[in-house]
Amino acid sequence: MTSPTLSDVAQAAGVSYATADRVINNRGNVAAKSIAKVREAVEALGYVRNVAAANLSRSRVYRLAFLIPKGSNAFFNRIRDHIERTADHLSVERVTAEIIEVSAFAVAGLQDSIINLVQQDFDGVAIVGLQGKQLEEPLAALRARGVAVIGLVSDLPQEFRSAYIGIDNIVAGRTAARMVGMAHAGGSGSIQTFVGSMDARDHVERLQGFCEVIANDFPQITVCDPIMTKDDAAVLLSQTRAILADKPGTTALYNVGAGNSGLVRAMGAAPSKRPFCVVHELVVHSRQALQDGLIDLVIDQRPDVEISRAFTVLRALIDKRNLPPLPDLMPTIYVQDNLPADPLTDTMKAQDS
Amino acid sequence: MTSPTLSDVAQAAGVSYATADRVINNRGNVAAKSIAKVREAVEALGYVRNVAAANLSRSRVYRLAFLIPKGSNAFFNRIRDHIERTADHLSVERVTAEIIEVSAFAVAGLQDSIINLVQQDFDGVAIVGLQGKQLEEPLAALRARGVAVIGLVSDLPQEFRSAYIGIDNIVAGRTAARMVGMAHAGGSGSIQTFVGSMDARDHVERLQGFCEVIANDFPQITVCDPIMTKDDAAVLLSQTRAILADKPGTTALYNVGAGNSGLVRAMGAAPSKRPFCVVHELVVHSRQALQDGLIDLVIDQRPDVEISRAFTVLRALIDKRNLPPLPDLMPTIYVQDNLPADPLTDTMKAQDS
DNA sequence: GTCATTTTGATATACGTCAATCATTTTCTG
DNA sequence: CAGAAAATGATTGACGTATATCAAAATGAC
Repeated sequence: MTSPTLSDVAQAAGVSYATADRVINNRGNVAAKSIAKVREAVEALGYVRNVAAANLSRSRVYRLAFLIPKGSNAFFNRIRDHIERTADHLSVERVTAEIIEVSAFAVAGLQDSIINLVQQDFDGVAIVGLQGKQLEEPLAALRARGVAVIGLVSDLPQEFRSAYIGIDNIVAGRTAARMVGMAHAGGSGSIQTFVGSMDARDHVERLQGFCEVIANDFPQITVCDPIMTKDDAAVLLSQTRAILADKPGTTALYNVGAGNSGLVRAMGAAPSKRPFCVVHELVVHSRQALQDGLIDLVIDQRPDVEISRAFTVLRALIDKRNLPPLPDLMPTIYVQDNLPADPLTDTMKAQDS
Repeated sequence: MTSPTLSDVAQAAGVSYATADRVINNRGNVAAKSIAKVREAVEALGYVRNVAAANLSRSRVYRLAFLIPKGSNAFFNRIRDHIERTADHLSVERVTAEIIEVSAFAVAGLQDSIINLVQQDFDGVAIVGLQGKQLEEPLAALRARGVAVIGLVSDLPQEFRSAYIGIDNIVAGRTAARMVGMAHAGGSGSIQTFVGSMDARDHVERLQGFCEVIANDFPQITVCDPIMTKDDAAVLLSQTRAILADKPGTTALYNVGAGNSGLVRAMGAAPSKRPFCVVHELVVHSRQALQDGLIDLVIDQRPDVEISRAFTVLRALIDKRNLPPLPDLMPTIYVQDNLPADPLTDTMKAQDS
């Protein structure tokens, strides 16, 4: 009934507890033969380390850090909120999480932050990453100290992190395109796209996926060149107004990046039959706009799921355990009818998406 | 730095460890004054019970049971698979889950199964429920024995369970309607609906939500009376064929229930411009059909998420802990582009959805 | 004030693992 | 075969809680 202990394993293997322990925690100085015997006994008895006892013994605490871009971006506010809540709840299991703010989209700043990390001894770190050779060395140093490192939302150089938690942005763009295509019901149309910056990898990927699907499966629809917005709501406001006024043939709008409050404001004053609108990330503005019927779809990456997964994965990495079966993170489609009553999106005083 | 132990609390409260323990585990025979002192000390120090130590001490095991309908229904196969995998992974934390099959949609059978449950001492039970006065008494008996009871996918009588984990089916129906409406791009149309049984509460609710939205927001579209299918693929095959042949004005199909392999087969032989198709639950057939472009949308309730949440909630209930912040479960919309590469839906040898 | 009752204190063991120590045995080297 | 090196055994004290026991003190009833 009760599961075997390490003593049972030692006995079954015909070695002492000390030797079994040396094998299990690979402390070295064990003959190959003994290792084999212990491994077999583990198999035979189905021994699994009692994590509760282990954690108790070494009075383990999980010190985690999250590197998140500074600023009032609504999406990252949501992320920060989720981290705090999850950490709060996980305090019972001796998990602490520290949010470290880094300047947004600046490789140099991120590099500094990672270097600082090396001193403090965290057990695991989740980083909203950037691509950049300069990050490789500090990341390697971190991991050399036994710190678990994962990329969050936006990936790090692949070789230098243990996992990436986030969506595939090409898929996100394809999904948006599929929905826009459907909404044309076989008719022709013209889509205006908005992009924050062509330097942001996620933006480029979304646009790429979007164009692929439209070109392949909806050849009667054309995609106009993207308008650059710098994720600035003011730009989106004026540009959207201009399009509504000057390009009445526009059947759909797709904003790949942030700044949706501007787009929504323009929509509020749109003529009766406005274009079909798709944006990313469910935050206060986009949520409200969906409910009010000012936009039609929100493609969301479920930051709540991402955060809870980040905690799970980091802990598993730290314990050197196997990961649970985790289904891929896929972009979620929201319409006004399947909005979650998520307190986090409601209570937020954030400026923008 | 290190968190306070119960001994610290006792000391701070000016009582002995024994008394502090009596308060914490409400063992009785404690003066009101002492209780107050201990409570204050707990507050002041921010004491939280070390779950690892507690579980170790009482060599806690969580014995869980899942009552799932028998049969080869692809959706419940998926559920069963997820339960096994999750249990497997949670074995490290001394969680065991037993799947108990009950005859589908039979209140009497479910009643018997619940009565049997009372004898075996499970710590928690998740039940794919039915409504019925006959269930109330055995459920009450279960809970009287200190067993945590939750409803899964389909609810139990509200007073007799601690939580319900599943989607709101009215919302699911509304979501389907929103998508179908969009796909008409303002044009008129006629939708054929399919229902397994008007006795199944989830089916009725989905249909209700669907009709609401179409009537309110898409008045130019009509919804035909539902065809009864008993979730039988053969019925769906023949009926869909008939509609494709005899009612060319049909612009969309919506199947509220199961049996989609029939619908998909009929679609495979459909004329060039087939109606827009929406079905429920992502399983082998529906997934394949999406990829092949034979149907357009799948509304899914994410059984993987439901199951993992069931485990989380049951354990929290058993430990009498607070629940983590859990966002509502909302129906998920799949198109061919945002399909998860979920091994569970792929490897399944299930017959039907 | 006595006696019964309730409340408190002091203390011990078990839970399974980690980590360390020290003595002893086995294996390797030349 | 001696001596060094490697491997093993035996044992112990944390870690923080649960749970039990027994004695001692405080409280209540009359």
